[in-house]
Amino acid sequence: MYGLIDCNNFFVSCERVFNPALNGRPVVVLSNNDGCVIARSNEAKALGIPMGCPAFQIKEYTNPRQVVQLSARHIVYADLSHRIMSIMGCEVEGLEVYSVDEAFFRTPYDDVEQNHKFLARLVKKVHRYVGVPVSIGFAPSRSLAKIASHIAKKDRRITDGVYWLVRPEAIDIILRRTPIADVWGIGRRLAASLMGRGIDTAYKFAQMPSGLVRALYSVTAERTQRELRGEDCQVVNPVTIAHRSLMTSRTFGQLLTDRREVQDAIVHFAQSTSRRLRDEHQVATTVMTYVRGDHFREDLPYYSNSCEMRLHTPSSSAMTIVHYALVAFNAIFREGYGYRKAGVMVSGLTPESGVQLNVWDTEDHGRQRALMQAIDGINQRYSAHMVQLVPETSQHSWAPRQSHLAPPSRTLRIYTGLIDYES
DNA sequence: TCTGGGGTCCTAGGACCC
DNA sequence: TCTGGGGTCCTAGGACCC
Repeated sequence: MYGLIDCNNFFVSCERVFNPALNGRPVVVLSNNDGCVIARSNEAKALGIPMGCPAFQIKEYTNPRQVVQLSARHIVYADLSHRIMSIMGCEVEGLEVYSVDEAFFRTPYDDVEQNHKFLARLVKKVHRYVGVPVSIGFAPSRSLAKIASHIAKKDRRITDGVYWLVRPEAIDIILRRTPIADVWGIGRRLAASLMGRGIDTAYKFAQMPSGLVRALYSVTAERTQRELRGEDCQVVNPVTIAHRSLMTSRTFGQLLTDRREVQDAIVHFAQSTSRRLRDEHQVATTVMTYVRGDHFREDLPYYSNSCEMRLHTPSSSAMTIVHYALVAFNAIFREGYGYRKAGVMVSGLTPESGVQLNVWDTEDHGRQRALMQAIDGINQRYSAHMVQLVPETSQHSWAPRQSHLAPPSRTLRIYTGLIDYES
């Protein structure tokens, strides 16, 4: 059987770890640029503030001053996530970290009651060690475990944070109550189409002839259907498996028209992407740069474009990635437009150990690698920006707004040790 | 005034091959 | 007038996820 551990209101819960005064209050965490709501406390949910709500629309639901709004601190969330996943990794087999706040795993026992007891203890342990409340669901398939974990989270009668869906009769009852749009893998498009056919619950979807689902939609939809029937066939690509592509992109804090300012952002994104590539010991075969105007400004001409460059030899060197990102940038940048967002993506990733050198390639890859290692070492030891290969201007005119940052928590003593977030 | 970022997989269609 | 069949690979775009 599969279990799913899911952190409750994760980003808000993380903020509460550092500031218990937030407990019991409506709290939302805002995306980059303080743009949209990306996490809500139960109190904020009760006020009707929807997920993804633009921050300036909060006033449509309640007096915005009643709501604590916080700029996201993803480094902090990643750290707490790592702690939770480490605990889980020690306790269960086959942990598949699916996202920053979720992981699937194999339940340790055949017996349902034994699993339940074990997992309830685990929920308590994670809360005690990390301070983040979690819920666990378990079932014969991942999709059903997902539904079970939602119930564990939402139903207040479930006090130990664990819910299981195992008996066929119980699964039927729950699926009849599950709206089709709530099923994992059924998005807006598919839900609308299914509703049009009168399929409005997970149960009705599970009862459809498989051939029909396959013919009307896709193999993905068919897999989802089989999962609801308790068959294990969802292909999960846990983040522990190497990435196939990496991207760094930002919406700028303001509209930029100056070429140098946008270019500065591109250099920054390319360096950051190459750094992540090296952290993963992977190399890229293509580098893509894209730029975009502001599609909310109907009074301005809109322009967006992207350009992909193929590398002679796969690389993770900042010099190479920045170089190609800039070549691509120069190919797509147009004067006379305003730019609101840009990004650099690398793809065609392969392990760095297997790189084949191109005969025509004259670059000295050995020396580049040694240089990058030295720079990464210094930056790791001192500060992330101690040594930079390509100078960036000191004013990041593209920098996103973050006006609701919580005060830095100097140190936090937690059961397992000391975290220092100052850097 | 203000609207995120980072991923994966699937499919259709074109290019190309024999 | 006649103008096959089948396969692979690549890419762009769509749908979905958190």
